[in-house]
Amino acid sequence: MGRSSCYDESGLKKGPWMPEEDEKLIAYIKQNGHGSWRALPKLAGLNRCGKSCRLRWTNYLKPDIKRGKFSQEEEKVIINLHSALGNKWSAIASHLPGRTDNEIKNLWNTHLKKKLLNSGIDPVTHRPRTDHHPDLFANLSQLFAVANLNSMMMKPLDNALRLQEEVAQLARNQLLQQLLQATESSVPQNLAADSLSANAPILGFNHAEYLQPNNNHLEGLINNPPEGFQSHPQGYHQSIHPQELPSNPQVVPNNLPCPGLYLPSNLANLGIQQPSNHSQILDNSVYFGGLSSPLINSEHNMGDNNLINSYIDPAALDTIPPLVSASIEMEKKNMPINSSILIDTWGEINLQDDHHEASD
DNA sequence: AAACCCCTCAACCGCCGAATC
DNA sequence: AGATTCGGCGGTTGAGGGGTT
Repeated sequence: MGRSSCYDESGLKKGPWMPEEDEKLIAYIKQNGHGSWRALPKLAGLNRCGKSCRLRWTNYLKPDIKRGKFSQEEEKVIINLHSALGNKWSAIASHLPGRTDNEIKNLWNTHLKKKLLNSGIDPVTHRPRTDHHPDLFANLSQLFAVANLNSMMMKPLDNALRLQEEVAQLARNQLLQQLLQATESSVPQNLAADSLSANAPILGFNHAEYLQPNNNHLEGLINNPPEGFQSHPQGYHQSIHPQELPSNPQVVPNNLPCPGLYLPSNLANLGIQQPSNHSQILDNSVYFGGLSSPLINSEHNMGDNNLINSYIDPAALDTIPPLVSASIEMEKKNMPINSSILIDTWGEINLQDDHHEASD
């Protein structure tokens, strides 16, 4: 037996609020606070149920509510937070001062969802809509978005940081596993093994251990790169000796598109190709190698400006080609789908993103 | 000018978990 | 410990406005 809705109570007014009702509610709350919402309507002289009053106040009348169009930055934040939190509108709203969960929910359902869909991105998973390619980088949009929480959630509080740390840890684990899976699946096993073992002394670590998923060495490598990988403000970039360059000019070792994420050159030899314009591919706010650093080190607190950084510019979504098409084209040509395809497409997103911002 | 369609967004609804009795 | 109350959340609805035919 369910309790009857407050809206069912006979005689209580429903529907749009009249200005006089608003005035009564504002006046009462200003003077007394809302107290018990259930008791409020009677005390305030309103013929409404308490729930209706609460909703009207929190979604419309509260003085600190920011009304009007959402900015590009706010849309970015919403997309990023949604990728990590899902339909937790109140949680998302808590990161957008002056915005209500209802407003954000409406924006999502009316605008952002469509934008993502039109761009070939699944608004639920935030992954490119490549149903049949469990590809390495198909998951990266989600992971990058999660990583972006590092910068976005610095101001909000301890519980947010704890959540962030958990999500970041999960993202790291997934990325590492996917790197390994991609490595193993993209080349013949013996070639992979040969390549890895041949390069092992140069890189200074044991690839047998490297190939174990969830191996702590992987995280250690990300946070403390081996010899040959130089520290860089935005991550790690390998210094490559000429003799290490591959003969195949299309295969460029390392220099992964992600600032902060590096791969040993032998992974590049295994078929991970460098995308064009790799240094611009991803936003600088994306830190994989240093994923935990901004969390721990307050120096990395970049303030609200970092809210602007995200993996997708909503405006660019209006113009970018569907992500899925690249994979389909490659399939038509009987070419293997590898990670660089999606990265290249991401490059387009971000290039257009840059173009968009430049033209603003 | 009218009919139709689409979009937006305020408000409703039902459920859930926490607090209180 | 169980029942009840309350506040909050996410999903859904529908009135109204604007655009198109």
